[in-house]
Amino acid sequence: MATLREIAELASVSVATASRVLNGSAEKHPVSQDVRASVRAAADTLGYTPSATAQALKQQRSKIIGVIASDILDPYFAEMTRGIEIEAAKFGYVTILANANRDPEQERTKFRVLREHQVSGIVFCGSDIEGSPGTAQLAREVNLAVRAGTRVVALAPRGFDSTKIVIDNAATAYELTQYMLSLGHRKIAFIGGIPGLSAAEQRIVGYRDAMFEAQAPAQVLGLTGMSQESGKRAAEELTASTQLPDAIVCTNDEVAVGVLAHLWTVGYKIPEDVSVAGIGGTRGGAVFGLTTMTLPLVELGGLAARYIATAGGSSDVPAPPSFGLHIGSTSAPRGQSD
Amino acid sequence: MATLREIAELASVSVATASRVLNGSAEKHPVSQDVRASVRAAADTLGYTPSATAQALKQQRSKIIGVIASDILDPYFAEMTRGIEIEAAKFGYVTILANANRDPEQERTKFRVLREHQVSGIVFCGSDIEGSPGTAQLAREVNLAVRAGTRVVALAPRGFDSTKIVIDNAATAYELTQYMLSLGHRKIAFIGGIPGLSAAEQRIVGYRDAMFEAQAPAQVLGLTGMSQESGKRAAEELTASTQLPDAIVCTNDEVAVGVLAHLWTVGYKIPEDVSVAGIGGTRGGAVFGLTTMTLPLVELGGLAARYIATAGGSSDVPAPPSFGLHIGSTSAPRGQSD
DNA sequence: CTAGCAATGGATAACGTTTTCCGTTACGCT
DNA sequence: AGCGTAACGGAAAACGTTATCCATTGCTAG
Repeated sequence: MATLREIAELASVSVATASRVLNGSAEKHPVSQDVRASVRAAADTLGYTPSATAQALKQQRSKIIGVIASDILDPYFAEMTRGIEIEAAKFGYVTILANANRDPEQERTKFRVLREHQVSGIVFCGSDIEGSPGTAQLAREVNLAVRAGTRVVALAPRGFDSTKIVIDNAATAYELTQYMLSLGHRKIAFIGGIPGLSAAEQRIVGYRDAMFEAQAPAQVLGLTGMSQESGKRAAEELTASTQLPDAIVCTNDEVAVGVLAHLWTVGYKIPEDVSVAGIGGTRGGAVFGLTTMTLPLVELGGLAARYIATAGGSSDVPAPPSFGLHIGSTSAPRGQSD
Repeated sequence: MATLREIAELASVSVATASRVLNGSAEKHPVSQDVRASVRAAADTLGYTPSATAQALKQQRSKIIGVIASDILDPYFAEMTRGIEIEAAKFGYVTILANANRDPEQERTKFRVLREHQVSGIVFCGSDIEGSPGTAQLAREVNLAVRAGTRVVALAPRGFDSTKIVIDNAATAYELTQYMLSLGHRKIAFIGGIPGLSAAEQRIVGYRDAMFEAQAPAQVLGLTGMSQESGKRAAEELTASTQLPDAIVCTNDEVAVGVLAHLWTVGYKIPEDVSVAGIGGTRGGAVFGLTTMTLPLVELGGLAARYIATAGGSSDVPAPPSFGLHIGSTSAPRGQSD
């Protein structure tokens, strides 16, 4: 690893000049063409790689964005982190990924580690799990950090004082349910969620609202998880009961895929026997023609990254882009026309 | 961010002592109990957070592991990166995640950026795409870095001189195909792959070998991709032809799920009409009861992380753990007993 | 003719650590 | 008594950058 000093020596200029040529500030402080050329030549022959570490130390900010994801294996969060990474790269930033495994305790330790690395900002992908012991503690720590100047942005409803970029979770479920109702379904069940997980709870609220307005009987199943497995289990429960609903709205695509998997293996036809829908619009549901509420996950991640990279330059808190319905295979209730 | 100097001042000791107390080397150079206590107290009241940046600069190595993943949305790589992160955390390391989007060009730029950040080592998740213009260039650059002392480990067959931790891809497909043959299937098709992607090509080799030995007719479809969508497309092609094979072996679980999705929507019964198997053992196939060759992805990632974190301390190049068959829903060919 | 300014380059002090090199003591041996 | 040595503590030099001051030159405006 050649250093700036070696370059300077070879080009017989000062390190200051070498720095100016190689790392940007040549406009603020002009350097003649000749010198530039010789410095660049020296850098080339020595194979200079700037030390991001030293730069970070000097400038008191590394070009690193810390990301704390609830569950990196969930396509929902994977998409978000991808969005963050792509946008971050455009600004010359890099992302440190920390997986919290849906555990507030881990979020806290990762948060601390990220701060040690002097990251420019920290993005939380995933919302609160209320009631969990670590949650309050985490909130306290984050608030302290925010007040101390650390840039934090949450990509989900969060109980701390950071910038938040959130879509209206209740609305997603509300609209999706309304769509199902508009097809003529009355018996619509809702599946999925984790107790205390605000995003999931909001979706249930949206579902209930839509059902209430339509004077249709609400049936909420679960709070048993957000995974494919949990969806499958819930579906088993559902098929064990006397009669299947006309349609099933799931808290996310993962759960929906799990539901699909069970119904399929049991022998039901989708969507003839029952319509299934998810929320998220992740790649996971694509091949199944899943009806889903498409969320701008990549864009959301991108906004967070941009917010941190530009130090909130342009608009202070960006407005989240909106979501849209992706209509896959759904059908009207049995007996009606498709 | 309180610094060591402030702590030292408050505790009225030297920074050297503060450093010794707070960051480890108290065994090498003893510090009395009293002083330790007062330093720790000072650190507590001031809320000291060590600057990983400064430490990295001083010690010439950051406790960061760089990860370059081919495609972070593919559960295969997601599992690996998760394994890396978990193990890295145990050693106090953190991982910088860079997504290459299956593009050698991007791998190269990310590799460079990672090096700028003085990472302790770099892990490549994903194998070569031969013939691609960037590949040779990347190899040259990586080899140079390796020779210069950068720790690089590849979690897949790679055309450069790094440490490699690879499972025998051909063997996975070979054993899986043999299993299918052992069930009595003769017409077994193979689906999936990307031209030039060595891991995928190895699997085809394994499949062909097994079929050849059994004197069964091989039918390889695709080299059209590794995604669910590509699996679906290939399955469409398959169902369009006159007759379906008895079984389908897919290059990975993603493709298998895509195949499943198509066969299902078209109305086939799995595994009664046709058996489908994948390779990877990722969570994606779990709810579908997919038969798959389970690969120790998390462990593989862990090994890579440990190798870098311990600077190859114990065993120089760890041997990869082996894989195993996960039997989901498969059946004997039609007409035979299950 | 000279003050003043743009253009160009260099010295050097940080940034927050770690670590090597030196003092002190105090103690156990010969 | 003399001395090696362990236990402790501090001073200060790095690590590779960037940024702030200065110094020099060559102009142009007054």
